[in-house]
Parts: sequence; C-alpha cells; structure tokens
Amino acid sequence: MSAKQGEYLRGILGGADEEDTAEPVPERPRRTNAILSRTNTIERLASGELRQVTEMRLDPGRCRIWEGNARRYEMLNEAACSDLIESIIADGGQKIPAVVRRVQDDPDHEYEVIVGTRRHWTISWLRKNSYPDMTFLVRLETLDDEAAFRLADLENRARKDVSDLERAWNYKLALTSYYGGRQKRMAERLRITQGWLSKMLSVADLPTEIIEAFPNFDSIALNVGYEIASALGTKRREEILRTAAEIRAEQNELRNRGDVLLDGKKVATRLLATPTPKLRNEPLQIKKGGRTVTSLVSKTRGAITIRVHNPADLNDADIGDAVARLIKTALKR
DNA sequence: TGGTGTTACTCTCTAACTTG
DNA sequence: CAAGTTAGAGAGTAACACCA
Repeated sequence: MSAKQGEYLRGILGGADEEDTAEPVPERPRRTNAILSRTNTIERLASGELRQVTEMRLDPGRCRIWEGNARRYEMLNEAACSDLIESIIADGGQKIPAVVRRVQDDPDHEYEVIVGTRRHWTISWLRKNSYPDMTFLVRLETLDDEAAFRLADLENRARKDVSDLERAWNYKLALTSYYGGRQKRMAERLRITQGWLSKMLSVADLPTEIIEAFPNFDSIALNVGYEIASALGTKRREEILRTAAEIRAEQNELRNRGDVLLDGKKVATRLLATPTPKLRNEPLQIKKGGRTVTSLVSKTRGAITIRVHNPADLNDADIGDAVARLIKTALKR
C-alpha cells in the first residue's frame, strides 16, 4: 500500500498510524456461536487517541457477503481461487484478516464481509473439502455503507483482483446509493479524478450483447471498454452490436467444442474495426424562408467547405446562424 | 542464464471542451 | 457556472529480444 493510500485508509478507519505499537489485551469469553476465538489489541491513532482493534476467528457460515461488494460471489469457483487455496494450505490457515461488520437484522448471519470475499469463499470451500477446522480470520470494524464502500474499493484497487467491469458496475451502484448521483462528490471521496470516474461509469453501461462477446469479465479492461462504449455512441452502434452478436455465436461454438475462446484483445479489435455506415447521399443544406442559405461543398478530415448562396440578399446574423448550424450538422455526419 | 535495452500496454492524471 | 466528458500525456510495468 502506498503512503497516499495509507493516509486515505486512516481517514476511513479513524486515523490509525501504521507505525503505532499494539498492546495485547486479555481475550474475552466467546459471545456468540459464530466466534471461535477473539483477540483485542489497542492501537494508538495518529491523533494520540487509543483505539481498540478486534480480530476474531469465525465460522464463515455465520457471515454473509455485503451486497455493496464489487466481486460477484456466485462467479467464484475453485479455479478462480486456486492460488488462495494453495497459499492458505501452505500457511496452515488464513494469515491476512478480512474486514467484517456486525449485522443485527439477520437471524442466519451475525457478520457481514466488507473486504475479503475470496478469502471467505476459500475458507468455506476448504472446510467442505478436507479442512473442516479452517476458520475465517477477520478484523471487526464499525462502518457505514459509504465508508464500507470506500474501504472495499481501496482494497480492490490495491489487490487488483476485481475486474474493471465488476468495479464499474459497483461504482455505478455506489454513485446513486451513496453520492446522490453526484460524480464530483464521489470522485472527491474516493480520491480519484472526475475524468477517470466518468470513463469507469461509461464502461458500466456496456450492453449485454457486447459483454457476452468477450470470454470473461477480466478480459474487458477499462480502456478497451471505454473505447467500445464511445464507439457505441456513434452511427456505428448498430453495426458494432451486429458484430458482437456474430462473435458471441462464434464463442459459443468454440465453448461447445471445448476449444480456446477468442481472447479479449481479438474481440475488441473486431468490434472496433466495424466500419462507419456510408453517409446519406442527399446534400446538406440550411434553408430559411424556403430558400437555401448555406450548403455543404465538401468535408475532409481537416476541413469543411461551405457555400453561402446569394449572400448580398442576407443579413450577417442569418448567414452566421446558417453557417454555424451547417458546421454543427456536418460534424455529426 | 542473467543483465540490459526496447517496446507495448495499462493506469491515472490534467486540461480543454461540452452540456444543462 | 458547475458538473460531466474527452483526448492526450506521463509514469510505471510487463513482455520480449538481444548480447555477453
């Protein structure tokens, strides 16, 4: 974690300094059947105040996943978590705690996982597969939804283990849920630029047809997704969607045959290579009172040539207005 | 085989521009 | 005028080729 991220994290959690010393506190008796062991330590905050930090080992079955989490829990499987499964077995248990908060409204769960969805999935899987004694190591925090979102996002950014597309969907949801639809406010709170957030949000709107042309979520990088989203805003939209449908059919065929799917790069290249439909043939003109004022002579990459018809019969305002409208329309073609 | 340089790519930012 | 969008650039990094 960078110094900048560390400072940001202290803002979310209340100012704990990384170099502060921690004093162990005698373990308290078990409070619920979810808690298998519990350790409290005292941390000194940057402000000088002391803060209690609680780490516990839990039964993962008593924890639910926070719905504001970017990662799609249902997409996790043995292959996606193989690295974590191996490292936890090698270490003899989970070493890096997840972050949870207490929930009161759910008879089946006592805690909610804010950060560490993969760790939760992996420990749950190991308990069912030869390691029934594995416990879920967590740090207990008191966080509102917005702080939970920022903490989870910081973790995802640092670990880079959530795809750009999942993150984009998560941002879109957060924008309305926590920031009243205000991108500026959200960018400030997350300490990201407005420009970057804007790109992220446009990726979140990619239609299903496009997403299904790619082999998986991970293969839709931010810049690729953004380029496609931008292209969908032009006259190429229908053509691009048609190409996406073709690619999706090919991917399904490859999948059925057990062959390797077209990778994200190839898919993006094909989608973006979709040509712009031919311009309409009718001449572009601006009329006033039934007579043509301006017309388009030619349009090239760097220049637009305009003809003004009978300028001596027109006033400057009408000419100016007609020229401006013609240029605007020509640029859209 | 390991070190070094080059290239391509990604991530994030800035600043100019557009929109309501 | 504030908020949002966009293009382009810089920094960092991964992948690759080349050479001693």
